[in-house]
Amino acid sequence: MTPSSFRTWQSVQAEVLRRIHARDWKPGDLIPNEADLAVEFGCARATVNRALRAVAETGLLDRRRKAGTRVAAQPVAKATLEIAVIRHEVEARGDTYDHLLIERHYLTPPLAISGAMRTGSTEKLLHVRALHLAEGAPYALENRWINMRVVPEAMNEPFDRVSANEWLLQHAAYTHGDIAFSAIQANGADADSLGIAENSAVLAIDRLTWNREASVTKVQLLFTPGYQLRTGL
Amino acid sequence: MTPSSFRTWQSVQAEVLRRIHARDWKPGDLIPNEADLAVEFGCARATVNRALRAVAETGLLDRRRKAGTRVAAQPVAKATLEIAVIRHEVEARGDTYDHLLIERHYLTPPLAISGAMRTGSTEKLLHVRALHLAEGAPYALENRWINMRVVPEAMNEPFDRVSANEWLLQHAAYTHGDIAFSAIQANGADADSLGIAENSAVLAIDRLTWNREASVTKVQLLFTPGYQLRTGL
DNA sequence: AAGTGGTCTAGACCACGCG
DNA sequence: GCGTGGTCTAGACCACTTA
Repeated sequence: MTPSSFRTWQSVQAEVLRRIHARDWKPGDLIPNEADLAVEFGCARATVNRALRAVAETGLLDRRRKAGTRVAAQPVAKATLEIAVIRHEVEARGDTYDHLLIERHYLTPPLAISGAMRTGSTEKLLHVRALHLAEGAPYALENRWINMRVVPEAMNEPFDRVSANEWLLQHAAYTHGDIAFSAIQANGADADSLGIAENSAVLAIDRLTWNREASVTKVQLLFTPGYQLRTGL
Repeated sequence: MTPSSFRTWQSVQAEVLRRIHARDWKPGDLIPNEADLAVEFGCARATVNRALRAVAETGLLDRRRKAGTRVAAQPVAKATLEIAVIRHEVEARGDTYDHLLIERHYLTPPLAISGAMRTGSTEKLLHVRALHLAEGAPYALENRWINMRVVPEAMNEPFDRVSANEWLLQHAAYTHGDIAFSAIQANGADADSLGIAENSAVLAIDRLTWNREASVTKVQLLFTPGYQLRTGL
């Protein structure tokens, strides 16, 4: 058994993936421990650790102390979606970007909003509706509520030139948040803004972000029909 | 300056995140290099490296050799969706799972399919349509094409008890793939299978997986209205 | 009790890419 | 050219978990 020279963690990772794909190591199998693999590969255990950890992050390996490392029986595919500023998303496609503020009000939100954002039921929030355009055509409709207690500077922002989408990313950090993807039928007002038929199926992205215990902003983005969110596996 | 004792990479990461959220380090700022931070934190450079790498993976830091590490000006949110076997997804919600095979044929696919899968235009593929149920109610409709040149064993699988969704994960490894999320209006047949009104908005997940140069399977999942794909940020 | 992965260290060399 | 992050090493100790 000549210790083949796998000197980088990437090459170790590639060899591990090769063995999984070639079914040398089958789903459910226990694979050798790090120390043994390090000897076999002719590298330090830390290098093997780095490689196995990377593969485990993709869901192809299950690792547990003492129990060892197993090939996942039913790997959970992990699709990472990169949600960028919409302007960048549009420009990355080579399209010209434009932004149109539809309305901007400071008012008491519906209970569904104040409830989700955990703001007082009578507390006013900044409400912004805006349209993002690609090549002059509607691309996405943004419907946003901003917690002025957390981002008071937003009160002075018109959001006509720079979108709330973009301004908030630079001026309001968040510690965590939730995001949900769903399909909904566009209602009259939304369909009108997007220039589509009422009840058309549109992809909706709902985000709610927090800074510690306080909600920062709640936003819904509706994308024009045909829009696809893509990524690799 | 007493080197506060940050002994684990997680604690270093927490401190780095704290400084970003507290805007000690603002968007666009260059932060100290690893060696300096290691001295300040009283730990090894490798520990700082591990922490900064983890933060960079979330998109909050941009790291480049020689140029150093900067706080991202416009962080790209990364949402990782875990696409599990549908049975597990349903059971994880505490619901009972059932599976209903609708049809299973070995036939020449439409050109759109053979084109995407890069199979010969006259080459037959296995086509499977099936319904996944939660608590007896339709949950998702699966429409799948399987490359028999890559997974010939599938020919002997009835897919009536074990879904193609589940069987393939155990018996056909893939090296890479694409996934797309979109909103579409259910056509007559699909709406019928799902027990919903025609033209209802449904969330569609389209996946195409490959084993090296050969396509393994192409599948579309249509989820009943109201379904949300959720994750944290 | 013991085996496994998880992590830290101190030092070293390297590759990239600004200036 | 040279500073920065990227990585490898050898050794060590620890934490968790299972047998």
